[in-house]
Amino acid sequence: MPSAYKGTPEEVLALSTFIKLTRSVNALLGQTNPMLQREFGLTESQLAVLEAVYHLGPLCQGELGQKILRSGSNVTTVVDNLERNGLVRRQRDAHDRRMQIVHLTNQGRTVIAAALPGHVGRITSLISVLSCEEQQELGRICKKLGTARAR
Amino acid sequence: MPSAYKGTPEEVLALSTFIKLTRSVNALLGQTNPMLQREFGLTESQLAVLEAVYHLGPLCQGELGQKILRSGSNVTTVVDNLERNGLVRRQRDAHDRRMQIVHLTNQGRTVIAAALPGHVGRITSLISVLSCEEQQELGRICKKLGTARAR
DNA sequence: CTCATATTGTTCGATATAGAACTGTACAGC
DNA sequence: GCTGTACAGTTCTATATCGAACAATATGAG
Repeated sequence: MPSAYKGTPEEVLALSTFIKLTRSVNALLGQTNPMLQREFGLTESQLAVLEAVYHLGPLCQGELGQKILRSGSNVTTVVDNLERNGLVRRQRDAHDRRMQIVHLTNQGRTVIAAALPGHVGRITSLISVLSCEEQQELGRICKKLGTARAR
Repeated sequence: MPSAYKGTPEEVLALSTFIKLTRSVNALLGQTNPMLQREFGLTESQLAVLEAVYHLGPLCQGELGQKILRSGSNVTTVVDNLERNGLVRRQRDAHDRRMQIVHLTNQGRTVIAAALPGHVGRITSLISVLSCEEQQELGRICKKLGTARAR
């Protein structure tokens, strides 16, 4: 995150924008993640896995990686920890034994159902320093930005 | 990162905005970080430390943590790795022996001077899918968002 | 059917990251 | 000069994260 870089006006604006963008995300996650950890003992990634399976039903690990935008090896680690904590279980697909289907346990369902409303409420509360119009504009710009590719 | 959550319209908008925001940052970092790693063997945090010392001069680790927004224990780790790789050296402050002043080595100065222009150029190139006005609006909104506090 | 290839997940090694407990140093008050 | 408190870093433990190498399984070509 460069800050005192001397470059063209174009670079100065882009860097300034980039820094504000990444800092705002860090600030938001810094408010939501420790809360998740304290109240439910969940990390952001663990929540993401539980939430995906909660809303979409049992998924194999590859699909989970797609949904939460993480590498396969990372999904293995996160699911390992969730399984150790009794929140999910793995089941080999009978038709394709390469696949590990990740299911919620009853305890996992209870935990995610308890954690989600507060988490969503907290995000909503934080984001609502912005007007609806600002949120929509932010969303539009971020979506455009998400398509950027290095030259 | 919830996605299929059923909540109030306010929550739906806030979550949608939040997801677009975090994904855009992930997308940008996913373009810049692997490049840094391949070309210069630097992680994002290592670059941040080198850049801070490059532009601000020798800093103690506490100040570094403030600049790059990381915990003290994390700064210790990152500086450990940079020191092992010969890019920085630690020097105890003579007047307050609690402090570790982090200096660039010649090699570190060479590396950061070589890495920065391309890195900045890459960020600029990515961000420039947005017009100047969009960048300014994004910066303004993110700055506002960065001040949000949980109720 | 057999073999080459592709796919899925795991393992390994490295780095990042945070909080808690700890060590060493400084400093203020007595 | 002691002593208690504050502060700077380190260590420890746990989790996340990636890429590369690997194992197991599936599948298509012949």
